[in-house]
Amino acid sequence: MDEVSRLTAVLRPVRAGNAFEETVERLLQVIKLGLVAEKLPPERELAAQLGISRVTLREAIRELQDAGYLEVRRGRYGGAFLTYAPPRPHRDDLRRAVVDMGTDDLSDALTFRMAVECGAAQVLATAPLTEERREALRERLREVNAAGPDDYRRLDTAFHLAIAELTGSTLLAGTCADARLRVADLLNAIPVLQRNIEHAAVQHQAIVTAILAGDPEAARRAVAEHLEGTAALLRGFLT
Amino acid sequence: MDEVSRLTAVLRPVRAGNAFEETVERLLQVIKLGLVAEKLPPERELAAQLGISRVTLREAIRELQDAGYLEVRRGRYGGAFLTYAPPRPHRDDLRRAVVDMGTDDLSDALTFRMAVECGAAQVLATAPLTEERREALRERLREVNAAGPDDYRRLDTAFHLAIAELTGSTLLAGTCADARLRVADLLNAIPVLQRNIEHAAVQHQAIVTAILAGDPEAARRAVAEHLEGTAALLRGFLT
DNA sequence: TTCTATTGGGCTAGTGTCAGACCATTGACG
DNA sequence: CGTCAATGGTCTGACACTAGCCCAATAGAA
Repeated sequence: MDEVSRLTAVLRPVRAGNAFEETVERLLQVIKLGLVAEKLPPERELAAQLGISRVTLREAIRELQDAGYLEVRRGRYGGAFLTYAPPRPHRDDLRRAVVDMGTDDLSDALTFRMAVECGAAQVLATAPLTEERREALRERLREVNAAGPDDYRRLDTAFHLAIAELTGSTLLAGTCADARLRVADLLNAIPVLQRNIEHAAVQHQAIVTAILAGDPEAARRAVAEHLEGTAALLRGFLT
Repeated sequence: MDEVSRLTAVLRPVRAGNAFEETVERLLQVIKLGLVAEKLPPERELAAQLGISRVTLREAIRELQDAGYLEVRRGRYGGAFLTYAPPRPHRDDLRRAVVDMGTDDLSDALTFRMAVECGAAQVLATAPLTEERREALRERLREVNAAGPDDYRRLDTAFHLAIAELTGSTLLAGTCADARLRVADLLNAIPVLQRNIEHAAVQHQAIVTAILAGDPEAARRAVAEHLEGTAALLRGFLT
């Protein structure tokens, strides 16, 4: 590997796009993942969290409003309300989503997610956990297991992100969220079958058990197996 | 975990700072890690790679020039030449570096690095590798082992980044580079002792062996042990 | 010596983004 | 029924950033 090759990873763009585009992307993913239930936080608050000005945020919200994801109401108790219900996946949606993303990007995103989520689980299993955190993890697991078909995706995401967040590393949590967001469209296009939910439940249990037992090897393996399921399914569309 | 808590990871700032600051930071880290040997790429090329305008890049270079890291020469065969030699770490440099960074940030960065580098190694061990890539990995290992005290840090970094890059995931490579950059100052402040180099060499060998053998468990464990060494040392300063 | 390709140096017009202030609307509550 | 606090809507002046262009310097080649 020559010097040039070593530099490609570190001399990459310092910013992905302009603030407006990035904001639209982020909000869209938050909405599609169902991480926000009813309405977005007030503009002033949200702009502060995203580190952008209200003007830019408003442009992004306007875009999403035009696209039919949001309905904005004025006055007290107003706000940007969600008018988006995740569509029932149709037969060809998945193939289309995969094609839209592109072979290289998909492969990249799946590899990224595998590495980051396995790493998070391993770290969490290594760290000493307070009873409070152990209980939080169990609680997330219970919620996924109790989820109906409509809530499943949302709570599954919450479960996986919780693993990263419980490590206490903001960087790691953000990276896991990012990895998950990159495959959000694809996951949404996969039909949620009862059989899959049951299979996932077993794997989720294995992950939690390994983490609570403080066994990083088992935690890593359990997450890898779990993610490999959907990864293999998606890779199947890469002809 | 309530809705607010779930959102903190995903509703984080869309950009870290302004383009100028981020560029200075990036270039500084590239320089300190010794990833660029003699001079930076031409301004036009570098600006394109970093996704910024030449004006902004030039401001950043100017800053580094004033700080004594670069010497800029005009004309053909000119450019921004490095005038920086990593200082011999002094007794209190490490303590100061740790204090400068702050307890929470250090802990965050170490956790982050542990997760992504272990994840990368695991993924690489799982993937089928061409002979070319296997050889590239061996070559990086040979280079570290052959390094003198002055080159050691640089080639050690190159070795670790190579693991991520060989996975073929741009996202993962970038994230590992980022993780490494965050602890660069600290690593530079640790004296390079012959004993440590020998110990690291054994661990590096174990990592490569596990990856080439296609054993993700062993790869993960080897990287974890390796990183835990410096992590424990640094955490020791967190009184 | 003269020429020339490559590189940094500098300028300008236009667009993106920001902070902060003020206005308009709304629904709950007294 | 009026008040008021919370929220979206709008404006302005300032600064950051960009693309593109041309100039200036330099070292090697002819």
